[in-house]
Amino acid sequence: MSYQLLLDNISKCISLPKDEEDYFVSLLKIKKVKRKQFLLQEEEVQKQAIFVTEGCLRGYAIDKNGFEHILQFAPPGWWIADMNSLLNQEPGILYIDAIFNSEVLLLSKTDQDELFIRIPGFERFFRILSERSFASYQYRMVDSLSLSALERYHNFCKLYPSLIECLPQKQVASYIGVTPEFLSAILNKKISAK
Amino acid sequence: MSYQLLLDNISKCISLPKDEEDYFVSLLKIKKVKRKQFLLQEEEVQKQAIFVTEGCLRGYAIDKNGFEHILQFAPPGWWIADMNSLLNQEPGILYIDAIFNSEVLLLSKTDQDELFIRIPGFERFFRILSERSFASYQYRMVDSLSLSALERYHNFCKLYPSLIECLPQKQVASYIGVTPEFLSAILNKKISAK
DNA sequence: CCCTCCTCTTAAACTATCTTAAGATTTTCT
DNA sequence: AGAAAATCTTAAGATAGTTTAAGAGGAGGG
Repeated sequence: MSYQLLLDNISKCISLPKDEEDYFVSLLKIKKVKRKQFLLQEEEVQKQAIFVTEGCLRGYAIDKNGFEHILQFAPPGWWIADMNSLLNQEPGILYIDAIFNSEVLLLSKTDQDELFIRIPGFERFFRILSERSFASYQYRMVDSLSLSALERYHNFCKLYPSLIECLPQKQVASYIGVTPEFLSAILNKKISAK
Repeated sequence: MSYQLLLDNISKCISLPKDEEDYFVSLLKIKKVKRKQFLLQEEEVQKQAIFVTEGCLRGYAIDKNGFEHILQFAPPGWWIADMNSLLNQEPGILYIDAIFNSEVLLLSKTDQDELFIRIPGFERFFRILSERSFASYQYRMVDSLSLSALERYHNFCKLYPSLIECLPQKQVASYIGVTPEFLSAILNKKISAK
């Protein structure tokens, strides 16, 4: 049951015979992750790609003053990883932990490399996945360069309507790159100005 | 001669028989681009992926107040595109133009799709390319969330030592996300403080 | 070669965002 | 349920970065 979401996503890009699907599933490890439990910490090497089936994870960095900066949320159906660490198998800079009790599928780097050789269709699947991630980071970077905090907040609401309801406002502030106090201030100022 | 840089890059990821290489090269169009000439403007659809062989291009957005925000520089050996526009063949938000007189290779979206079917090795090549771009945007986004303007400037110098010498300071300011006046101020303040 | 345009610098006034702090409220853990 | 921890709000004072303006120097185009 846990695999269905991922298999559905894959079948939107490529068609897999049953035996290849079974082989792929055999490479995945199911893992339950409790709220606040880490899947990765700074300086560790990201050994597996992570696919979320239940709950929600987050990826963030901690700056030299100890402040968290959330780079990504990963609700069900999303992949998450310190991509540079995963690709080059070198120490990363991200922390990944669970916001709610969650369930994830893990695909190790070595199994993934093997998968590309045995089933070239996965080469295509992960190409498409990477292209889309790349494209969305490109636009997010433009937003970060050209929009105000309030505009970035509205963007976030449009892009992740389901997340905005269940996330503490503090974490949304961290994602859009402002302090929780400032986000609170601009949101409440807006209402009274209206 | 124009193709050599690209073919060398490709051969670092995959090995291509001569006939496949010839087929690939037959899909490429060479184009000379004069300083300030556009290859893409906002609202246009990105029909081709662009590979730079000489000179330097830049990709940028213009905000509602008319200010430019440079997302990427593309010296020789780099690809550049409004990735979302290229992928989905819908209107984009980026401008792409030449900083110096340049030469580029163009690979159209339709030819690229055809290429993936005829030569699966290119599926791998572009997967790796996208993964790396994705990884570097991830880290750049972390920098943008957690570093000061001066730190982002130093990062830029480390990452693009060759660019820093030939780019007007104004464009570096635009890339790191500050006004040219402010970059000038922090750079000169630093010297006198020392 | 000259003129124009672009770039760099400096400085003062302004604005967005941060810091600190404290109280009120909500959520989590036992 | 009750204690402990995290979150949200508000406000005052501080800082990073912007705006505007003006002058000097450099580079590109005819």
